[in-house]
Amino acid sequence: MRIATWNVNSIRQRMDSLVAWLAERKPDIVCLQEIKCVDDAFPREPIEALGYNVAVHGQKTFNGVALLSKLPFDEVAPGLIGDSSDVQARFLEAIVSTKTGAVRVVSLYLPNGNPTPGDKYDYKLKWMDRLIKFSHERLKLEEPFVLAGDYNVIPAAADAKRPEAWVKDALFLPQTRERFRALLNLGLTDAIRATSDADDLYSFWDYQAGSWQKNDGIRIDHLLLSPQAADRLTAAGIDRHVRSWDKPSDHVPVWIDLYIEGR
DNA sequence: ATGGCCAATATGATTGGA
Repeated sequence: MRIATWNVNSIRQRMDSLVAWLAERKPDIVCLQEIKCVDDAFPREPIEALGYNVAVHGQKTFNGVALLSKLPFDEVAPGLIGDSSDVQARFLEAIVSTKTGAVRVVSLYLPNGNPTPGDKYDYKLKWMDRLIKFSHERLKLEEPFVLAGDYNVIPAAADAKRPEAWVKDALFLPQTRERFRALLNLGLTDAIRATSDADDLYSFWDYQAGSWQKNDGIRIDHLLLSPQAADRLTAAGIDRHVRSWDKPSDHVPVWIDLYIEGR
């Protein structure tokens, strides 16, 4: 079973690329972020025509996440626990059934948090605390569980071409990285780091300053795996070539393969 | 060394991203 995550930076601007990439990579499940549209404006039909079920948690103009799955959804639940007043569409959880049991998947778009200090950074840290609580609860279920998305977290210096440029940024501040480590310490596995020690694995290049041409990237899109998912991990990769396509997103897809009987 | 972009929005200049 192949599961991927991609911050598309507007689904309506990225449909041609998404369709081309789905045909090439053939993922079973896709976690999308920054769809930037309400549910009714999401272009379901062309995606459903490719054999995917579609679940959307949209929002006007900003944020918005979605899940695509070749297997039908047993359950779909929008929103992260811990703050019923939070109206930002950044979290969508679903369960699909395989012949050998359920797989739980989350598409998440963690807040950017800049500028720091300030309200936005406070919101990011609280959101991460909520995510830690949620993950702790879900890990008790001892099932294959994939927490995928745009984390807006550079986990370590090796995950940036120029780490010195990020030391005061919300993506790399110690409090941000501490919380990411707290997630890992619950027992989650960073799939890309579990399969490679390379120091040039990036998933985002800014549109500005010729970042792509200079390979001035950062790794901020992650798939974190429960032990029951990590045990089944056979491969992981980053489709960096997609960044050179026409009208690219500033993020590229990241994917994993899990050995699941019959998938 | 510095700045350089892109998307959405009652489309003109702002907000947000990272």
